[in-house]
Amino acid sequence: MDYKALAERLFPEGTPTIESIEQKYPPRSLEKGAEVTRLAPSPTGFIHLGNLFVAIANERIAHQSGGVLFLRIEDTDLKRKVEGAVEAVISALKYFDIHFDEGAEIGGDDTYAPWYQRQRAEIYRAYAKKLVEEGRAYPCFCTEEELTALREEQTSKKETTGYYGRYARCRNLSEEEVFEKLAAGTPYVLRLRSMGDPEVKHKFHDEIKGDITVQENDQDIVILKSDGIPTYHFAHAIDDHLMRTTLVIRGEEWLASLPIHIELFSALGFPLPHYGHNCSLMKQDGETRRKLSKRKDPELSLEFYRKEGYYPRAVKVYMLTLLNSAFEEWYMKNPEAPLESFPFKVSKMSKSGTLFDLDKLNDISKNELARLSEHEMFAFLKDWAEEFGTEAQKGYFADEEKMLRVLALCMGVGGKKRRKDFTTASQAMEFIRFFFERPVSREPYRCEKADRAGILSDFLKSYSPEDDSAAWFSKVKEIAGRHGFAAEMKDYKAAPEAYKGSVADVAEVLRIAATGKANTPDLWTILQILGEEETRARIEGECK
RNA sequence: GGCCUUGUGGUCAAGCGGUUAAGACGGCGCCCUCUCACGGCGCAAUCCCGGGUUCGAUUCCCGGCAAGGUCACCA
Repeated sequence: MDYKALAERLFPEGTPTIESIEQKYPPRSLEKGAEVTRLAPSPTGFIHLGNLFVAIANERIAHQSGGVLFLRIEDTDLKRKVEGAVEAVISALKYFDIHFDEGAEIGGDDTYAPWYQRQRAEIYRAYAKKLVEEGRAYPCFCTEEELTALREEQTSKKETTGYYGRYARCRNLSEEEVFEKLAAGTPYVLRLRSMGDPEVKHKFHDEIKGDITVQENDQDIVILKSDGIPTYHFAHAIDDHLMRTTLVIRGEEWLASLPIHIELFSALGFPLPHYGHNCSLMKQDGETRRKLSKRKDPELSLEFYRKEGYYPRAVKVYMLTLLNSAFEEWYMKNPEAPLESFPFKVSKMSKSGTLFDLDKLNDISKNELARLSEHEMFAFLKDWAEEFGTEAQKGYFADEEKMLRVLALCMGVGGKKRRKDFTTASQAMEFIRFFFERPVSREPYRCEKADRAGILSDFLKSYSPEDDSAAWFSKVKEIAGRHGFAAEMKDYKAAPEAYKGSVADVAEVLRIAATGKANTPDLWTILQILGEEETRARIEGECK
C-alpha cells in the first residue's frame, strides 16, 4: 500500500504542514509549576452542577499555580448545538465567580485560537493526513448496518464489541479496493490503525485516583467522521497538545477512554498531559444511587440555584467542601480569608462518587448569608426579586428604610450572634412577607378562643408605641397575670397546674394576631416596624 | 458480560499497622428563652464480607460481594 498516495487522495485540498502548525502554537512560556487547564463543554445550552464542579477544580488549579484556564467549545456534533449556549456557559460560570483567561468569546490572549473545534478542521485534517501517510490511519467504508451486525455477532459470541483486530475489515483492504471505493464515492470514516494489545496493562498515575492500571487500546476508533469532522478523542489529543494543556481534569466517565487517548497521543508524537478523573455527583434514588440526571433532578441545573436564590458563594463553598476534604476545616479556621487563598490540592480530591446533599448546602447557605450586612442582603434580595420575584415582592423594596430595618431584625444585626433565618432569597422573601402584607391565614393558637379576645383587647388598651422593649414586655406580663396566665416562666414551670398557661401563650396570641405566624423574631421590634396604625389594625381584626 | 474505579456512622469525610476511630451536616435530648433563630452542652450511629501476613489489622495481601463508570461516525 502506498500510504503517501492514499493520503494525497484522501486530502486533495492540501493541508498546512505539521511544522507550520507547531510553530503557530508554540509551547507557553510560563513559570515552572504553572498549570494550563481547560473547560471543554459541548454547546448544548445546558450547564449543570457537574460542570461547575469540574470548573471550580480547573479554575483553582490554574490560577493557584499562576497558570491559565481556557474555554474551548467542543462543537463537533451538530446535533447537539444550541444557539447562545456559549454565552450561557460563560455567564453561568461568571455568576459563580469563575473567569477564564482565554477562550471562546473571552477576548483574552488568542494565540491558541480558534477555540471552536469546528473552526479547527484543517488542523485536524493535517494530522489525520500525517497518520495516513504513516500507515497509522485508514479509511473505513463499513456502513452503519454492517457495524451493527458486527456488534450483534460479537455480543452473541460474548466477545468484546468494536472494530478491532480481525473484525476490522477495512484495515486490510488492498490498494485497489480502497481506490475503487473512493472513486465510486463511497462514504467513509477515517480510523486509527491501533497497535495496542489489551492483554498488556500499564500502570498509570492519575492525579486524583492515584495509581491505576490501564490496558492498551486495540480499537480502531474513528478519528474523522464521514463529514470530515473529528471525533472527541482525536480533537482532544490535538487541541490539548496545541493549546499546551498540562493537566486535564475531567469527569470519570472519561476514564474508560483513557487507553484510546494514550495511544492517540503516542501515535501523533505528542507528550501526554497529566490527567485527573474526578468523581461525579450522585443522587440517592430509592435503594440505589445514580448520577444526577438532567431530566429527573432539577437541582442539577445551575438555573435552579438562581431561581431559588441561592447565594452564589454558598454554592461555591459547598462545591469546595465536596471537592477537597481539607477545605471545610480550613474554612472554619480561616472564615475571613478569601476562598482563593485555600491551598487546593488535586490529590485531595475525592476518589469516589459523592452524594449531593441539599441539607448541607442549606446549612452553608445560612452561614454565608449570615455574613452579609443588611445592605448587602438588600441588594442581593432586590436583584433576585427583580428577576424571579412576584410583583408584590418587588414592591417590598419601595420603602428602603423599612426593608433595611426588617433585614437588620431578621439577620440579628447588632446582636452578639447573627440569626440564621435565611437560606435562600426565595425563602427569605417568603419569610419577611408578613411585614409587607397582612396575613391571609393564621397558624393555630394554643390559647383558648375565649381568652384570646380578652388578651387582645387588653393589649390594645395598654399599647403604646412609645414603650421600649422592656416596658412593652412588662405590660404583656401584666395582661398575662390578669387573665390567669403565669407572668414569669419560672412560676409556671414550678406549678403549671396553677395557671391556664404562661406569658409564652400570651405572647403567642399577640404574635399570631400581628403576623399570622407562631414563630418570628422579636415581636416588639416587629410592631415598631409595622407602626402603630398597622399593628392596631391587625390585632383589632382578631379581637372578635 | 468484558474492562476500569470505589467501598469508614443516614450524608460529606479524617485517619492508612497499636487511636476512647477526628470533624461537619442531619437526627434526638438538655440548657438559654415570651416563640423562633442564634449560642452552649450532651446522646445515638461507622471501618462491606471471608481468608491470610502480623504479637496486633479499618489500615498490608488474596478472594468474594456490592456500587458506579464504560463498551457510538455523542461528548
